[in-house]
Amino acid sequence: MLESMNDLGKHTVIPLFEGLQPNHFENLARIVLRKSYRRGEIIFMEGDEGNGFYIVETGQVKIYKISSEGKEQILHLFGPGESFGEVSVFTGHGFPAFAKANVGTTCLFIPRADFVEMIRRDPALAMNMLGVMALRLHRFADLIEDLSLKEVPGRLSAYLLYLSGKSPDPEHLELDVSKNQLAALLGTIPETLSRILSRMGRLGLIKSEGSRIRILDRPALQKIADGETRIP
Amino acid sequence: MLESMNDLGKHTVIPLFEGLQPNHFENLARIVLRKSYRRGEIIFMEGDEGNGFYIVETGQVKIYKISSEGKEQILHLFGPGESFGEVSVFTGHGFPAFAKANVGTTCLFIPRADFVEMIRRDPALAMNMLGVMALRLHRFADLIEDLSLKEVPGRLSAYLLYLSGKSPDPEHLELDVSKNQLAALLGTIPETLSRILSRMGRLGLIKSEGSRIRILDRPALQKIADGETRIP
DNA sequence: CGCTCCGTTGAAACGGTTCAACCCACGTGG
DNA sequence: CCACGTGGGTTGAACCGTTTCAACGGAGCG
Repeated sequence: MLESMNDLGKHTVIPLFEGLQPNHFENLARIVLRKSYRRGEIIFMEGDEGNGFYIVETGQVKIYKISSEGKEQILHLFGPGESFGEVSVFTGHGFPAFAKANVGTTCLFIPRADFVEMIRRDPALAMNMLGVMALRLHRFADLIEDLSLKEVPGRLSAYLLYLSGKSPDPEHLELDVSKNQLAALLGTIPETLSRILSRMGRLGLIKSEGSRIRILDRPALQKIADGETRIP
Repeated sequence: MLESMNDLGKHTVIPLFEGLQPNHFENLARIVLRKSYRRGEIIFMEGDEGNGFYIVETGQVKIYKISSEGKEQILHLFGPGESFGEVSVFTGHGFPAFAKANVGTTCLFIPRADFVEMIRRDPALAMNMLGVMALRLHRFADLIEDLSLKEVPGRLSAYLLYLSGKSPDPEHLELDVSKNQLAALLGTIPETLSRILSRMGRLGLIKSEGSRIRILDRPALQKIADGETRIP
């Protein structure tokens, strides 16, 4: 396990552990556990006691809420190097949402007590943790803005531009989730998403080919995302 | 200023500083500044550089986002003892929302650099900060759930029950904000809120008398909040 | 082949917003 | 003292985006 932690530290960017000293990794290596999950497997449920948190090693994890009628709202999608479930380490309230492996996934699990002890000793680790949580709060604030202040075309445009920003080729996007999942991420349903995608295609803003999307008119998308234009 | 910090520490619960030692307060007292704001005055704008954060001493502060058409979504309402703007201390991204004094308000301002230095030295303070931010993330997750998974009657019911939970008399509530503000908090508009309040009144669930609301049928409200019942 | 899952399309229904009018309490100034 | 304007709150009718329900096509797979 020690080697794998070093591997992780060397090859994958883990914001939580950025800039830590080698001896930190040795300490971490002593306490982490590796867990693996099959596609669709639930990692934890809302309300479960949070006795530790996770770091994605490979695969993808979906954090989501679910209504009494079964509609789901995705809060986060996490990939390799990202951590989730940390919140519950510091609140006694249990996990605030569900976590599920979207594909076959392996995670590192860090038990609560050990980690709290590490953090208590080490201000640098605490600072990293504060940075990660601050960033997450920032994202939540943006998500709330999107969900409550924009209509679906606006949210979709914002998401496409966001994807474009972190894609190797900013014009050619590859959706990392199914369109059903994308709908849940945008707080809507597959039918609505489908309609809006085809509308945007008809207007020449994008070209949607399965899970690949080409961006044709970025300025127009930007205006829709900002709520300056409505979609005809 | 030193005395006021000690006052604050002794008489008001500040989650951020809970359980700290007297010498911490002495250090804090050396770096804080007191600022006051008139009713309606803006404390910071979205995007402003965050070179410090605030603790409400007296009054009430509203944290909110605003759409291009002017519709506002309230993210938080903070009263005495609560802190806001801490996120920006750890992200270089500026404030993620607006802050405005809802009434005449005084705040303590803690400059970024000094506080980071304090935290770096003191794991206990860092742990408190992590707890506060974790709690806030938890609340955000709930807010997102409310906004995207529940309809307005559900959100309103949840809010009324929440108020009931922290009211001296659980049956007789006093709204701490105007109904216009409450609408913004629930992610809707005053008209809709007014209609739903009167519907609930007609059904005998509540009795709304200006800013005072009596809860008559808590179980029914609970079912609406949970999405188990729809409102006729 | 028949099954399921995903995505798409159409028509009807719904919840919420928009727009407009109105009431009432309150403060101001003639 | 009353006329007047103002802001918060309420109500009604039309409108709009989204969801719902239903049906269908295609891809993948036993």
